[in-house]
Amino acid sequence: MKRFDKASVTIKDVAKRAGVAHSTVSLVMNDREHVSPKLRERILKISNEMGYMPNMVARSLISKRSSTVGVVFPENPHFFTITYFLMMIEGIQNACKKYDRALMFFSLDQTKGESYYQISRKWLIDVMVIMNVDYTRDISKDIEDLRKNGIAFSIVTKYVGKEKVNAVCVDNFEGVRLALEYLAERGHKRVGYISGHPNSSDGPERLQAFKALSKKMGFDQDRDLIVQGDFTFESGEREAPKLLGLKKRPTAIFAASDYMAIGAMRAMKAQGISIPKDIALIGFDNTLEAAYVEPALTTIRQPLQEMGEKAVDLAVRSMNDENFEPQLAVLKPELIIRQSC
Amino acid sequence: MKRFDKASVTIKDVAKRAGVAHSTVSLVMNDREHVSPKLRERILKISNEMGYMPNMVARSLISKRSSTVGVVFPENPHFFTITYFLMMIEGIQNACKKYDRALMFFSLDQTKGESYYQISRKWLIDVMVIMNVDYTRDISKDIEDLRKNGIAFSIVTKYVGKEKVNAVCVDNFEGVRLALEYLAERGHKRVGYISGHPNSSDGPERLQAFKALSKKMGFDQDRDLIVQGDFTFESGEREAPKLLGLKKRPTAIFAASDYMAIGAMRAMKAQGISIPKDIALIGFDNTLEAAYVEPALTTIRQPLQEMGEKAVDLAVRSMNDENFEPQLAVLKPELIIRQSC
DNA sequence: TTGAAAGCGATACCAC
DNA sequence: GTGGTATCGCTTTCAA
Repeated sequence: MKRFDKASVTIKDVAKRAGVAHSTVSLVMNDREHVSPKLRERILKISNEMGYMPNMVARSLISKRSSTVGVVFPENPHFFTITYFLMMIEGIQNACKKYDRALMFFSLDQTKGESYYQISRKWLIDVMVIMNVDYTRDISKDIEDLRKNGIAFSIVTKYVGKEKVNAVCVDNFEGVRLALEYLAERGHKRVGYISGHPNSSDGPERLQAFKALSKKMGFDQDRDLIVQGDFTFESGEREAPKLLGLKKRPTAIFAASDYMAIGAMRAMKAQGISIPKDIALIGFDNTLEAAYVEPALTTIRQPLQEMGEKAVDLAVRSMNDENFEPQLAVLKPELIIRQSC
Repeated sequence: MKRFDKASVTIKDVAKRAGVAHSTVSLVMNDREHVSPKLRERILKISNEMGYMPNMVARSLISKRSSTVGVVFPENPHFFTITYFLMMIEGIQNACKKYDRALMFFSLDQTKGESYYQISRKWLIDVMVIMNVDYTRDISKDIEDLRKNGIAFSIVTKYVGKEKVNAVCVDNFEGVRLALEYLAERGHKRVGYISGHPNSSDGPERLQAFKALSKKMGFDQDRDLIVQGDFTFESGEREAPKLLGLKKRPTAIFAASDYMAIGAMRAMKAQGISIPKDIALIGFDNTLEAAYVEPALTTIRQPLQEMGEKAVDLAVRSMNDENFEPQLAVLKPELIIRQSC
């Protein structure tokens, strides 16, 4: 079935009607110089009358730039209902508006050998945002391919490889400090910690910060005060009971993500433990759910929207400026006090 | 800056290396007939060795199909954190995987005169999902443009114009019936109703169902038992007090969306009203938040994921089959019993 | 300042 | 079956 056959007004149609070469129309459409103001005016008027719209696909093909931002995320059927990512996407979308680019999403199945670079090639993506890298796989070659071929990209969050790349993350050390200082203020010295996914950048970083700071601040240092989660609700619900069951129970629990904190909350409620009266609870991220649970979750805010927007900003800048040095943008976290602590 | 200069393996490169015409390679890549098995084998092998990847953009240009699904939503900076839409998008994304299409998002600013058809033209979108139509504007011409030019599309939810188009919605009448029957079972006869946005399809439909059914079932019919919200949290928080302040207070509140129900919940808590002991509360949609609030919200589930997936299914079918009659898919709602009622 | 012609990477048609 | 050639709509030299 043929499509667009009648309605498609092309640059040539406009040129014919204006009695000029289509290359001239192209110059006008792209706001370039070397066209007399009078002619420019006339062409603009005609193109409006005819309802001309540039064909982005043709433009992409010739220019090798797609006027899109490609967001690549690891294969996960529930990606779009993980609010953590969505808040970032909100920022990415805002940046897209700013730069007048469309937004494309690609799920990457690394088990099938798909690579970031392949996607950029296949779709001529020139600005890419890479989300939630799985660090059990070595993506350094993939990263190198992107770089070598001049594809601008940013990673959220922090890239743990040694290459210098655009990346955006939150200051985890500062975030943990905010949480622990607040806990200390409230009189807690025995804090249980539910750690994040070990194959991420944030998980180990926050854990390390917790270890260092809780020691420095004179908190109890028992080994079993630290349990291993993976950022998910389920892991919080699973691991919290280990802390609750300790002979000497912690007076507060700090989860490295809100999802885990909410999972822990569920487990605590199941045992009839009252929050924050019996045990205080604090999370990390400030995802949407934190405000909805009861008691509302006290947490460390990651500026997720800003992070998404910044990721696009960095990529666009490195696209426009050959000499732009890839950089890591570290954004400030913030303590959000609600009811759980 | 030139891009892809070295790495780009094209169909011609493969052809040259195989010593055949590039049109032959194209046939092989598209799994078409008229190529001997032996040659096909050889070409496939070479193309793999060379790491050939089809250029989707070039393919789109010539074929006038983009291999994408374009989701168009009304301008809204917070679109991506409204879980109602995201659950649909989850379904759309799953359908994209199924049909091996990439996912594109476009925000439509009708105040700037942007149209659905323009977007499809500009990006050669051949499968479009239109979300959350604003029915204060007449989009019938736009719809007609899409249809005339053979762009396959679906609307979520229900299209209120008279044209026959693909659309997906939930059976609102049945949903309201489920809610009211459940309320009746629990002994309620005096139910306050917070209505949805009047310029949507769901808002008026649910309201009408509520009026008809509550009458039929012998519920109290006072005028002031119905207040006007707009589906948002804020409107629920704003309108609920009007019901709570009635001389003869309702024993249950039915909100036409979960967001409004949760807003109402907030208002009720502020007045020290206990749910469901003092007043029962039931929502509509079953968005993510419904499970997180306390008490967890009893609600009518819309199969949002299925609706998103179905929308793509319908559009793809009407693209592939000229004779496919545009249809309205009405999906079944479901009562989800939690704690609020 | 303007126009003619080449070409981006693919598909499709028509000879052979 | 296979290869040559036109074409999709646009940008970009390069002459005039």
